[in-house]
Amino acid sequence: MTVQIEYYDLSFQAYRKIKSMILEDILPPGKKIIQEKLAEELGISRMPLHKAFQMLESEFLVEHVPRKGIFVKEVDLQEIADAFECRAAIEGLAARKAAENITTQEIQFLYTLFSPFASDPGKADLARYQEADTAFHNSIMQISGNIILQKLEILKNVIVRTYQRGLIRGPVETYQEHLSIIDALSRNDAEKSEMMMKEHFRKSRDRIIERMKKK
Amino acid sequence: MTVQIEYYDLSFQAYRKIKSMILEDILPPGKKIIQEKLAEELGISRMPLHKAFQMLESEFLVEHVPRKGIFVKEVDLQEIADAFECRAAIEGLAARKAAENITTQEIQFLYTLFSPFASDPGKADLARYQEADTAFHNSIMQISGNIILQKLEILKNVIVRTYQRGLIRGPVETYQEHLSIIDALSRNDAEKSEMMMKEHFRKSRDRIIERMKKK
DNA sequence: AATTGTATTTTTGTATACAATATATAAAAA
DNA sequence: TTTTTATATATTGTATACAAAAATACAATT
Repeated sequence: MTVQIEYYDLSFQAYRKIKSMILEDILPPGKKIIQEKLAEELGISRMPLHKAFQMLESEFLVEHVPRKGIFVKEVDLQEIADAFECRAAIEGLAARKAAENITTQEIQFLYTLFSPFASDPGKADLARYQEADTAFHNSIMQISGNIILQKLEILKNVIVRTYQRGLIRGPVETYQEHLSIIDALSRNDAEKSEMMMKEHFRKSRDRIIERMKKK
Repeated sequence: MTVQIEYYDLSFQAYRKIKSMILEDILPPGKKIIQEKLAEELGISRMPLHKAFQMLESEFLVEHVPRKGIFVKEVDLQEIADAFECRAAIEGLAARKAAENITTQEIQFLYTLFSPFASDPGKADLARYQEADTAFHNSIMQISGNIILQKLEILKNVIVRTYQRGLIRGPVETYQEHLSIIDALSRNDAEKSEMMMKEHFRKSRDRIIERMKKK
């Protein structure tokens, strides 16, 4: 067995750093990113940044306007609603495939993710719950066994951004849904797993749509 | 009304050029791309290439191995099968949404795409048929109205690559399927549109799986 | 003949440099 | 004052330059 030494170039390191800066709102939506300044802050030159920004653009986190600059993407409710619709389709598929392959260890792991919130979902630390949520969905993508699903990074960020803005349903509503999905997975019920996962996203999407109508 | 002058930086132009070179097999799978050489061929420096390669990587067309180089992605049948599975989900959604929004002009346009092949699909020019196929699927993504679907570039290339390698079902089989989907769309039958689109991809996927078993 | 070690050449990854364009500021005209 | 024009400054996009790593060629050793 060989131990793989992972090497990351500066572009990739910059990508991860900037991504977290965006998701933590250190770089707020709409803000123009001045490359020179950011490069200096990160202690690198502007060259590796170019590639990093391209990665972020393909994940819809920044927007490149030629000759104007790079801007942190605004949170557009319509776009988020559409992203949820896509995720419903994609993760519905993931859940279906996962139901066919899942092992007892994996089921156990999924339960573990949410066990800290079992006693009183209403009192859950939102940041931790969001982490669990992200891990839950990523895991199901992994378990699905579909290579492409595992690599589809694009849509994930949207969720995180909605979370931060309190745009979305909290633990009180979703805790039980998560458990029900795990339950369906553990019974290898592909149909039901898919259906529940889709419903899970559909509900969140409806919530966004409501918000849009109010304003 | 202002006329928008579109500006494309060299990265983007290089991206398009290299993409077509890969899809036309001028850069064959597995080949290492020597940046210096390619830059010279394109008459630009290596800098804009970096960003271009990043775009191509996020579309699964090239692979970047740190400190080794950029390689044209090998055609991996499992990956292609998985991509088809994803497309079934995504375009199924697109078809459903499209069925709700489609206009008579759009329906007309879709029919026009395939009319050149009506008399005898068996005699169709494969390259032209593939173009029509691509346009068909892209159009449905557009018509769906979902912003994210419209921008999801990632999975499309996989199809083109399978076409070239004769990996996939030809006009004789698919011509009628396309017409049936348009028919369902024109009747605004969302359920049926989705179902038929999914079936369309499922059949192609099954064909790939068969190939895999043979070898 | 196969393997190891070393020198040479390529090639990559990043920094710096420079030209083109956009933005901001100040001066002139309405 | 407001608007327009001219000038200065800042920022982007690309080319060139250079250092570090990898590939290659080839000699020395087993």
